[in-house]
Parts: sequence; structure tokens; C-alpha cells
Amino acid sequence: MHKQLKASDVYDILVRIPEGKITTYGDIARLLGHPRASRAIGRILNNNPNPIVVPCHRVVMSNGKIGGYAFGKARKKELLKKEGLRFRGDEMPDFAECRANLAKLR
DNA sequence: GCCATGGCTAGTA
DNA sequence: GCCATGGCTAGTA
Repeated sequence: MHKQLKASDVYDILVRIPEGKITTYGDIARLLGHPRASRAIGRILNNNPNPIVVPCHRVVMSNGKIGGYAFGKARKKELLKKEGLRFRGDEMPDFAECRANLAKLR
């Protein structure tokens, strides 16, 4: 078996994403060296033990749609709106501009 | 065998 | 819309 994705590594990345920025499941997967693990990232987020400090709602789909959320998409959308993101249905018009560059985060 | 994804085809309008 | 993917859980034998 090969090396496995660590949930704590995923959460460590998430806490560095500022308000008003978002990332994708795939971007996180690639940063951790598991380019095909985007679906697995979603499963890990679904398990988020601490939604208060780990902003899972800032992870969206690579096609600019909102993606899932343990407490429902409606809740996720509200949180993102509060942080300045705009919506057209489930689409995020400024997805590209708000997409964080994970490599440059500290 | 399920799923909080994503990339790729086929082929409609 | 299909299906490979990776981590997880249920629950068979």
C-alpha cells in the first residue's frame, strides 16, 4: 500500500485560507501530492471534527459550483456570502478571482 | 459499496 | 453522462 492522505494535513491547509478566498478539492489533493484524491478530500472534510476552526465551507468544486457541505449547501452558501462571495444559483461568478493560490499561502 | 470530485467523451441544437 | 479514484463503513463468512 502507498502512503495515505492525512486528514490533519488537509485541515492544516484549510486554516490558512482567508475570508473571501476559496479553494477546490483538487487543489488540496495536488498540494498534498495525491493528484487523484479529490473525492477523498471531500470525504475527509465531511468528517471535519471542528467546523468552528476549520473552514470547510471555503472548499468548492473546480467547475465553479458550490459543492457539498455537511450542514447543507444552503448553509454553505450563506457562510460564503457573508465572506463576500457572490452567487448565481449554485454558480460562483468570481470563482477564478477568489481561488486561493495554495502554494503562496502561509 | 458508498461518496462534499474531476476529467473526458459523445454528440444535441 | 460516464467512470476512475481513494478513504471509509457495514457487515459476510
